[in-house]
Amino acid sequence: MRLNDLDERIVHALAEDARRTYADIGSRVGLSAPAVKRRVDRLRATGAITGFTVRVDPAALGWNTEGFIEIYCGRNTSPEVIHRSLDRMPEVVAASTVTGEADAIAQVFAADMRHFEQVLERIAGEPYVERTKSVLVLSPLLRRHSSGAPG
Amino acid sequence: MRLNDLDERIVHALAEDARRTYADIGSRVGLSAPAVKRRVDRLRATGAITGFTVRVDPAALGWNTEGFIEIYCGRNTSPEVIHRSLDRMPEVVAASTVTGEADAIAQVFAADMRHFEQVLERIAGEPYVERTKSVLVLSPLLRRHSSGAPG
DNA sequence: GATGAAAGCTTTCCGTG
DNA sequence: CACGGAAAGCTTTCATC
Repeated sequence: MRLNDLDERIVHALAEDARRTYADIGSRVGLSAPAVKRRVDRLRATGAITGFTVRVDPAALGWNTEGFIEIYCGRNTSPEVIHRSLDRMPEVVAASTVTGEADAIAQVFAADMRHFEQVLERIAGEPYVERTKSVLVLSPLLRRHSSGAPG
Repeated sequence: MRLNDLDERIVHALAEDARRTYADIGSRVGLSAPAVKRRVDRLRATGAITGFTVRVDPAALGWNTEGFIEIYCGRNTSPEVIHRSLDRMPEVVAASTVTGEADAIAQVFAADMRHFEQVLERIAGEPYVERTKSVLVLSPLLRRHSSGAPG
């Protein structure tokens, strides 16, 4: 599905603050509150909007260690197998299969280094994993909540 | 700041759906609507909650190509310089300085491969960048909206 | 897509443990 | 100090144009 300009501006307004009222969004994009609601409902129904969430400071929740774990898999490992395995680990907040040497990359948040190591060992211990390579985050430089249309 | 159990449950409820009403959250955590609002206000004031945002299907916004760009910098490149440079590129949705061979990793969303290449060239053209190495996402396996306390 | 009315939510104030 | 109840003011929602 492709969004039009009005939808994009609504999504942008929600990306900045998902708890804005429909009336507030409407005044920004030039629509009445019910018109905004109908579009948001439609964007949810079509899957363009997948939900609304809170942005938290990871440190405030006790997640002080972040890193990426590159996963090298055995032959014939399907994305589904990787998905099922990582989905069980709450510390893994994002994962993708990728091009290049590694087969997948997982983004991990842990309480501390000891906890990060446990996650690493748990991933390395999965039967389909041949080896891993991990990279720790030193300092987060920016974390945008993607909110616009591509150039 | 450290959150208590009630705060964590409120954050968890908001992570699942940031547009839930205070009364709804209250009924889940056993508090009245005003009590939930007071806690959310405090979590925002202390910086534990940094905002509310919408979750979007990138493809619906026209971002069909995702990748990670590892950045290798010249000597004495400060994180601030990297931050200022990447912050100007809307395609860069997240970036961190990291341990390992590369100095920083940027997560990039682009409309298509051609667009991704343009972003890559723009990053590679920055004066502090010595070389880059990029990895394309084949399929996103999971993307969680971090929502709990560390084990 | 706009409008208007009914239902529901948010926000504030105040009393209580 | 934090919570719950109640009231005023908005927001959401639905029917209608």
